Amino acid sequence: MTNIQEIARLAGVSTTTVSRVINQHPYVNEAKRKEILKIIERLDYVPNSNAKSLKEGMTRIIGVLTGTYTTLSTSFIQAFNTSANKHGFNVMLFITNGDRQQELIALEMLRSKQLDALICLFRTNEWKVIESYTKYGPIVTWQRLVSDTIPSVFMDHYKGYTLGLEYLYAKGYRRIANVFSSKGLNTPERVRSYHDFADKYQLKANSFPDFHDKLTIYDGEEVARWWIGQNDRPDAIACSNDNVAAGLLTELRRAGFSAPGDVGILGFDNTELAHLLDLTTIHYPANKQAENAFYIILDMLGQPAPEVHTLEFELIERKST
Amino acid sequence: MTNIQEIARLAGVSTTTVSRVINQHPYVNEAKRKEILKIIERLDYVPNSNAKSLKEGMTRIIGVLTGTYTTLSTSFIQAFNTSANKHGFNVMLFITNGDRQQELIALEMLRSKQLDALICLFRTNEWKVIESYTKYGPIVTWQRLVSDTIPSVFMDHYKGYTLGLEYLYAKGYRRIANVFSSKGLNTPERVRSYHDFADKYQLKANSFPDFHDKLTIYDGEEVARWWIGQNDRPDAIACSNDNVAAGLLTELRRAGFSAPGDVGILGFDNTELAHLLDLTTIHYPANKQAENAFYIILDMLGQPAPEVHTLEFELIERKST
DNA sequence: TTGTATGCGTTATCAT
DNA sequence: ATGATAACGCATACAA
Repeated sequence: MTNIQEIARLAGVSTTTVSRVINQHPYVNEAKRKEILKIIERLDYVPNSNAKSLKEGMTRIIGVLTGTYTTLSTSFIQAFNTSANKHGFNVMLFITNGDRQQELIALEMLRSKQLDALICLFRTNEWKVIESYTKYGPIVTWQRLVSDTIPSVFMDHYKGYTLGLEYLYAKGYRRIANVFSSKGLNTPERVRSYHDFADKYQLKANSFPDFHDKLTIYDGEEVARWWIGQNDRPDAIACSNDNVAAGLLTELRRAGFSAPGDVGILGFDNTELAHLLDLTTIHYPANKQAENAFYIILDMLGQPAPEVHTLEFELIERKST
Repeated sequence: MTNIQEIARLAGVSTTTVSRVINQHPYVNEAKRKEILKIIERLDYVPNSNAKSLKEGMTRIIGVLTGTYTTLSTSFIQAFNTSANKHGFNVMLFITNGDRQQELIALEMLRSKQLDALICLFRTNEWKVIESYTKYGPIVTWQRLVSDTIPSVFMDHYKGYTLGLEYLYAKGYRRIANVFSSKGLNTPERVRSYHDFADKYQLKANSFPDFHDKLTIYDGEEVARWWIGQNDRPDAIACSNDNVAAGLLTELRRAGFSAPGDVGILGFDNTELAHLLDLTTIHYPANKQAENAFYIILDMLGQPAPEVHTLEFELIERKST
């Protein structure tokens, strides 16, 4: 095992000097620095991370807790990862698949100092349980949560959904059907958004049944078949996400219909799929949220952190409306 | 920061005794043990992993390197994770999305002792690069690779595919079309398998074009539309995986056809989807391979390891043939 | 059955 | 500009 002492011995200097070279401290003789670097190179020496972690009191590893690896979480995770790397942190991914035990493993790693912080995209254990771990290190979430100890980079979907509905209204759509996603934290906000919207414009509410728990491409196809089967069809469909909108659009096309010719389709999230299929959608800045999450963690770790971004939903007009 | 010394001080014993209690060593007075445990509980003490890692020379973390998170890799990773946990190891997941740099991060963590070993489901850098890291710790792969330094838990797809073809033949199918997956390492073996099979039974080769790069449900649907459009249809289709078979089956059904009534469909992998849709398929024991991968690593780490499983493809007959 | 002393590999303080 | 030395928190060889 080649360690810093061996390098020091070979270079005829003290470990301090070697450490200085490694960590780019000033005040080290240029000739010695060159020599030391050469020996490091020759022996293929790398500082032992564990020793460093022990000494520094941190591992520079941040855990990311998620349930599944979906399109949206992917872009969040990637952006988070990029930010973290830029600041010398690495990311440890935990895909729990809803397993409480798996989630606890990550939490325990925070407790035992193997992780400096945790970002929670999804949780299985009660918030109370997760909150009880905040004393061991920063925990930040992407979910809707108001907590003193767990900051959230959540965005209010009421605003985002309203943005979409107002756009549809402006385009002349009046008979709008809603496809909602799972009974999570955002759906109630979207439901409320639609109700307020319908009130505001005196639209006949409940002319169509609300869809719920629709989130996959297949769900979108199902909605398409429903639409086809109606006598009195909606003139626009606001979808829970781009997947649903994509399934809806392609299934309608298979049946010989078109959008926006026969019906307007609005996606949500602005994923690659929306781009691919030219779906009008609401841009949900997951990557910026991820950066914010990292900045918040950085700040909580007492490190200098950039200012967080202000986040805005944005309507991306394409060709499905 | 509550450490082992504080516990020792409070209990009026030495750190050695506390350490013994924590690590369940014998020879410690029962009364003291109880008392120490009580104090540990009260102070909410956890041993610092970094100190332990430094002392023991290992972190008990194994990295899993993958490109994307797909159905098949999921079952591998989960099985690997379970095995690892059972032996006191944790798993750090790296989803590279084909980014060389991301892969190097994992490799470097092995070098700097943050990882005890690496399991490589997918690689982006050249094997030569990856091989150069084997001197820092065990690296095991799931891909086809013959190497002195990187053991593989790969299974020969020639055998698996032949198993399926022979089964189709026995069931009376003579006009078999092949749907292959990406130009990876297994496809050539499958192609070879079909050629040998066709030779053996004097089947007219190339009566149908081989499909390539088909691996999603959508690809399967595309194959269905092709099949429907043919005058002279194959009587069976051997699919690259269960996804394709599923897309094929459901799209045929939408068009009013059935399997095995109109055509036999054979999947591959035996995933949940095959179960769900009653697809005849080839069981590919990814979970056993994962356990083997872990056992090999355990052995390479000089720890006592169970015997590896012998792996066999298995034909799962359901209702699509 | 228990304690003392040492080392794992670093970084940082304080002299020089 | 450089080096001795003391931590960081733990496990263990050895002594008692």
